[in-house]
Amino acid sequence: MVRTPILNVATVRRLKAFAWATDRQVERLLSHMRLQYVEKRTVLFNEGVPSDSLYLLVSGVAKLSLRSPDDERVLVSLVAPGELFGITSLMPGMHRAFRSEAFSDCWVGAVRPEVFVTTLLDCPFAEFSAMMEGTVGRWFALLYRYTRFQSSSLRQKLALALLELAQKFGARDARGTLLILKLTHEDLADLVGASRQKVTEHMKELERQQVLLRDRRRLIVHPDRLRETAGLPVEGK
Amino acid sequence: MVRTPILNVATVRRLKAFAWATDRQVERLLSHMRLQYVEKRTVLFNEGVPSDSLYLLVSGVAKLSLRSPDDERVLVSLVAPGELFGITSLMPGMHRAFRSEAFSDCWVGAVRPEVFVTTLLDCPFAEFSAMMEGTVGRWFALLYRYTRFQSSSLRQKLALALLELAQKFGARDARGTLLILKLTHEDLADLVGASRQKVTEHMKELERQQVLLRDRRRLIVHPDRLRETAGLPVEGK
DNA sequence: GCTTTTTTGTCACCTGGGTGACACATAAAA
DNA sequence: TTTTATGTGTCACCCAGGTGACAAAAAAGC
Repeated sequence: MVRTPILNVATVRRLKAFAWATDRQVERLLSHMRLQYVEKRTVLFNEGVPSDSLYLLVSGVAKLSLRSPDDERVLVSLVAPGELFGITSLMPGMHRAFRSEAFSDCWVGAVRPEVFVTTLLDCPFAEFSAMMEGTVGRWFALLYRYTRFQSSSLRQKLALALLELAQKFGARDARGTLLILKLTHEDLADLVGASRQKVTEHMKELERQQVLLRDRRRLIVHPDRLRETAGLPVEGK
Repeated sequence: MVRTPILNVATVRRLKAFAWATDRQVERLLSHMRLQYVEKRTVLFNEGVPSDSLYLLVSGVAKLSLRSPDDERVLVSLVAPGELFGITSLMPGMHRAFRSEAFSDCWVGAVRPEVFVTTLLDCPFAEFSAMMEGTVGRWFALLYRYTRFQSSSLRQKLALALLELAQKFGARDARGTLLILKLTHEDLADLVGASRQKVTEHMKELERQQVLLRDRRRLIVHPDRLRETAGLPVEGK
């Protein structure tokens, strides 16, 4: 049978979690934490669902993963005891970026992000949350792109990179989305970690397939078609 | 000649920066911001140096990059006007993860992170900073690993992944660092985005080279030698 | 113990993408 | 305009790593 672990300040200290918080703060936080047992292979949350809880891994090993276009599983990270996970819940309205499941039998503590923030930091959740989004939100998006890169072909990586560029540097245009920067194939190659020559080949091919076109040295891309070649779900905006 | 741009609340709003902040807050922040012109190709900060400023890109395009073991440049991201960058300065004592340079001529605003936090969020910098580290610090480390993956061979990726695991799940042992989890080659393969077979081959090879050894189904790794095979600087602890 | 399932080790073969080389096009400099 | 530098397009060739297949070894069930 499974013994429920004791979760008190001493345990938290041993786990080296919340190292910066005072005993009093930790105590308050613990009083709001629901402890749950998660059996190996059980999914705690899936990618894409709204995120309303923040988790502390108390014991066992958790796993964060991602399903790639060709249905492979990318193992993004293994979570060790004492780590916080599910931090998308700290950003307003953000959905889970990864799936989380128990890699071994686990004990997990869950708190509402509002409680977490207001207990450990004395400032309103909404403000903190907006601040997080404004500062680290973009870095999170980067991580997301890189994890997707993992299981993609060069063509897909290019599409992914161009999509990101379109979001950042795109201007609406009669023919699609115009990228307002002069990029050489070499720049693109550095961005996706490939050779210049292959980038040239794939760019030509993408032009042929009408996914993008070139006006002088400016690119005009078609986001929906890029999505498709990148293997992302094409959202019917 | 270069015209100095006017940086006021209206400009900031147009850039869609600090969208969540009030006019009053933005005004105070701007009064502490030093505006500087950065010519194309100029390095604003290098990877590894202490980070004491937070930047707002006002105009132009900035570039974040990384030098890989074999001296290639990995282009991590292009920064668009309105974006904040140099956010390692928000975590205590953290050094720059990437190099930043002007991709085109830029105007950049710099603030001290303490001013940024205390102005936009009314809470002490030290607390906010500790909170950031405790929550997103690990995700930042992940991003760092993935950017390194970009230009690495499978062997290097494996070494990098095992190093991370050693940090999280390692226990000192007479023969090295013992990983306290049972990992199959397939798990490792998912972690580095490779096939199971090749992982088996490389693991055998790493055993032969005494970088790691196996006791039953537990791994014992030698961090320094892993560092070496990963192409990271071996720190003389 | 024995049986079944899961991992590991090792093939032979295929392919996506790296490399070097070089002609052509386009921009910038003079 | 001519010159020089910087990008682009396209080869032929090579290699790291993917794929499928199968036997041996370990674990897990029974």
